[in-house]
Formats: sequence, structure tokens, C-alpha cells
Amino acid sequence: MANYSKQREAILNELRGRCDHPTAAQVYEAVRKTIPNISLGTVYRNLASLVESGEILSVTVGDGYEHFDGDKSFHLHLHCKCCGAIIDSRVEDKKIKSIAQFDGFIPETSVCVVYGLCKNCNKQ
Amino acid sequence: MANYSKQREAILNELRGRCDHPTAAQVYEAVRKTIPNISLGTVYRNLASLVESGEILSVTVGDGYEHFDGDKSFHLHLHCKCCGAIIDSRVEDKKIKSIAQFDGFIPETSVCVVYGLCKNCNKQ
DNA sequence: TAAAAAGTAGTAATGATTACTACTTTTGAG
DNA sequence: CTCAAAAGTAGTAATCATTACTACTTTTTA
Repeated sequence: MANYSKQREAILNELRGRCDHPTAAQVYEAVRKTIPNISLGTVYRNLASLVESGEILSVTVGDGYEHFDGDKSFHLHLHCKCCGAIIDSRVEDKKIKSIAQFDGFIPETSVCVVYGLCKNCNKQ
Repeated sequence: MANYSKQREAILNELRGRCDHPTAAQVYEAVRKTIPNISLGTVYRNLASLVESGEILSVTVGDGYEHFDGDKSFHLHLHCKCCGAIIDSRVEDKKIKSIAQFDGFIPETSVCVVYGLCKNCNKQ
């Protein structure tokens, strides 16, 4: 379905090689060092297809940008409303509420979204 | 800080009186039945201020719209990639992975974001 | 190895959201 | 009460992250 392309490989490698949550524009800037004439549209298209195929995650925190995460292992994203940081938190089978004690972060609200197929759509 | 306005009250009531996750445009259409000349910009501004004050939640599932939730109690949002439905799931102190059995939903990936203040910003 | 399928660069267009302006409502001190 | 400052609103214009489009290139496969 999805053919190989060096652009998509470079985008995936870039995301897997860093532990932050870059935006499309930030991925673009980074990949340009390897593929100088890559197009921003190509970055957007490949990020979307990598999210679609489940190879990366899309993280939205309400700052006006879509963020991308090459780490699919389950973890929480602590978003500081003050500085805008997105901090990874691994709760490893503990209850979600236990994040209260994580590294001094003061949680206020949380939103969890699980992506998949609902009962009806799974039947079809 | 935030003065009273009948527009914001109507928006908050609308969100608390329904159990889905409407977009700004859907809230606008609904509130227009009560306040016919309310402005779409007013809806956006008040939704943002209600999120800011923690009275409602913003839920993003990657469909290009910001969704709003008047129910602040902790629950998961199951987003069907096929029909686009956003289904509430109350796991009530259970482990996140247990959502696998929820009502026939087939989970594929999940993204949890916790909003609050990081250690550094809490100091200041 | 050639043609169909998929992908790309570069640019134009889209549209959800935000900003702006003149006007109205709310608030609270006098 | 009352009136001015502060906050909010309607209506419209502007923004800008993201998507669509087109001519061209790369990948796939028979």
C-alpha cells in the first residue's frame, strides 16, 4: 500500500531518534539537514500516513500545533500550561491518578483519547 | 477576573446539558436557539476561557476540530477511526489497558495528556 | 525494462480559529 | 442610585497551520 520513500524513512528516523514531541514544522527543519529540498507538504503528508499506519502518535495539547511522538509505548504527556513543555511520564501499570506525584508536576485536568474501532465499525 | 455574561452561561449550560463532545460550530448552532444573534467569535472566546478556568475540557482526536466536554470527571474518550465517534468510557480506578474490553471497542493506540504546572513553573 | 502506481517539490487554496473595532453590559466605589 | 472603568459582544477581517493540486520523479512489478 505504502511504497518506500527516503523522505518518509528520514521523517520516521528523525522522530525515533529524539525524545521530544516536535511539530510538523520542527520535523521539517530537522529533516532538511539531510534532505535539503524536502517539501513541507511532504512532511505533513508522511506524518499523517505514519499516524494512520500506527507507526507514530499524534499528540495535541491545545497550543495550536499538532505534535508527533515516535515513542509508541504507553506513557502520559504532562503539558505545562505555563511554559508549554510536554513532559513524558511513565506510570507503568499504575493508576492514572498516581501521576500526581510525578516529579513535582501539579496536575489539574487530564484528557485521554484511545484510538481504535468501535463495536459497530468492527462488525462491518 | 471574568465578569458574568449570559452568553458564557448559555455556553456552559449547553455543554453541561449534553453528553457528547461538540465542536465550537456545534455549540454555536445550539446556543443560537436561545441567543439568536450570538457571534461565533463569542463562542470561541468563551469556550477558550472556560477551558482556561478548568470548567470544561478540550478534547482533540485529530479530525481537524477542537471538541469540548462539559463533564470533567475522569473518563477515557474512545475515538473510532472509522465513523469518527467519540465514546465515553469510565474505567473507574482500573488500569488504562482494561479499556480493551470496553463495550466491544478495539483499541489500537492511546494518547493521554495531563494539564497542569511543571516543577519549575510551580516554583515561580 | 517498461508502464502503472505511488511519491515528491513547489505553489496555491482552504477553513478553523483569532484579531480587531465600535458598541453594550457588568461591576463596584462614591 | 449613578456613572465611569473594566469586561464582554457582534460583526467582520485577517491569520496561518494544514491540505490540495500539478507537473515531474521514484518505486514497484510483471
